[in-house]
Amino acid sequence: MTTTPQPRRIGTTDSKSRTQLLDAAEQLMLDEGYAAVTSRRVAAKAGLKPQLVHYYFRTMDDLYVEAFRRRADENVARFERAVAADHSLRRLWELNIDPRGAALTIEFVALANHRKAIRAEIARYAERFRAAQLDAVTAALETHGVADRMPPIVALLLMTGVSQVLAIEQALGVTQGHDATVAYIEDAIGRLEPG
Amino acid sequence: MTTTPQPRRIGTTDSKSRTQLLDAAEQLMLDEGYAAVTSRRVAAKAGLKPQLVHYYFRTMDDLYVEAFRRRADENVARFERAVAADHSLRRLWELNIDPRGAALTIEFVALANHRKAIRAEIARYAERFRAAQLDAVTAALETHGVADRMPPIVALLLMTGVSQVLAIEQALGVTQGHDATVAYIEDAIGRLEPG
DNA sequence: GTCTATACTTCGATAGAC
DNA sequence: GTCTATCGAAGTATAGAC
Repeated sequence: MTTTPQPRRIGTTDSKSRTQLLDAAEQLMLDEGYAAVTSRRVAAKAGLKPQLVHYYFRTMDDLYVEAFRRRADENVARFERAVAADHSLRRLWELNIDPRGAALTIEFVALANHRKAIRAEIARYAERFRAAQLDAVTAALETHGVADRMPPIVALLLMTGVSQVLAIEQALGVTQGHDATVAYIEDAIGRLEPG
Repeated sequence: MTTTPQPRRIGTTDSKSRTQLLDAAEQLMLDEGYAAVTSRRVAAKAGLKPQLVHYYFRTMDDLYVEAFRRRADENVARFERAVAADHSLRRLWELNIDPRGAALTIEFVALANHRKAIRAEIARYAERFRAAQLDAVTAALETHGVADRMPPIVALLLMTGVSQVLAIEQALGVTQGHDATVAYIEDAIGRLEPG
C-alpha cells in the first residue's frame, strides 16, 4: 500500500490572488493571532472566496508555512544587508532590539509548539539566522580582542534573550527596568566601540 | 443607558466539575496550544458535556483567565517558598532555568496579544513576579557587594531573557551554544558564591 | 489555471428542564 | 445549583464548472 502523492492543486507562484492571501494571513496573524487565521477570514480580508485559500494552499498548514517562509527570507536578507554595510556590535544590537515583528514571532513559536511542519520550518530559520549573527558577533569580538573573555555564542544568546524579553514585556505593557538594561548594554558596547 | 450586569451564571468555586474543566483546559493548552482549548474539547477531556463550560465560565475568555490565574498563583507561591528556604543567586538561577511551563507561557503570551482580559491578567502577574524576584536578586547582589557594578534589575532581566530563549529554542530543537551559555553563567555565579 | 458549489464538522452561547 | 436540548455561525476541505 503506497502513499498516493496528493495532487498539489496549486496556482502559479506569482499569482496576484496568492500574494493577496499571504498578505492577509500575515496581517491577521499580527493583529489577532494565529487562531484568527482561518480560511474564511483570510479570504474576506483579501476580498476573495474562502475556497481559494485551499486552491492556492492545499491546507491551512501550507499557508502558515508559506507565510512564515516569506517573512523569514526577507528578515535574513535585511540582516545581511545591514551587517554588510556596518559590521559593528552597535549595529547588531540595534537590529536585535527592534521590536517590530516580535508579536509575529510569538505567534509563530506558539504555532510551532503543536504543528510539526511549522516547527521544522522555524527551526531551520532559527539556525540559519543564528549562524549569520554568530559570524558577525565573532568578527566584532575578535576585532575588539575580547572573544576570550566572553565566547561569541554566549554574547549572542544573551543579546537575543534580553531583546526578546524586552519586546514581549513591552507588548504586555510591563517596562520596569527596561531603560536601565538598555543603557547598561549600550554602555558596555560603547566601551568597546567608542563614538 | 446603563450596562445591564450579566447574570454571572456560575457554579460554586469548589465544584468538582469546575476543577476538572480547568485541569482539562490547562492540559489541552499545553499539549496542543490555545486554539485547541474549545468548549467541546475541554469538556470531552474532562468527561463532561460542552455546555457545562459555559455554565461554570460564562465565556471562553473567562475560562482562559481562570486557568492562567490558578497557575500563576501557584507559581508565585512556589517561588516564594523556594527563596525563603535558600536565597542564593544559584537557587534563583535554577528556578529560572527550569523550562517546565515555558510552552504554557508562550501560549498565554500569544493569547495576550489579542485578548485584552488575558493581557491585563498576565501583566499583573508579571509585575508581581518581577517584584518578588527583584527583592531576591537585590539582596543577593548586595550581600556579594556587586550591586554597584550591575544593577539588580539588569541582572534579573538578563537572567530572565537568557532562560526564556533557552526554553523556547529547546522546544524548537535548536540548542547550539546552550551548554556554553549555561556554563558561562554558572561560572559567574560560582565566583560570587563558591561551593 | 482559476474559481464556485457544496458537504460535512465543530464552534460559542443561550434557554430552559430538573 | 446543576446539567441538557438546541441554534446559528464559522471551520476545513473536495469535486467539479469554466
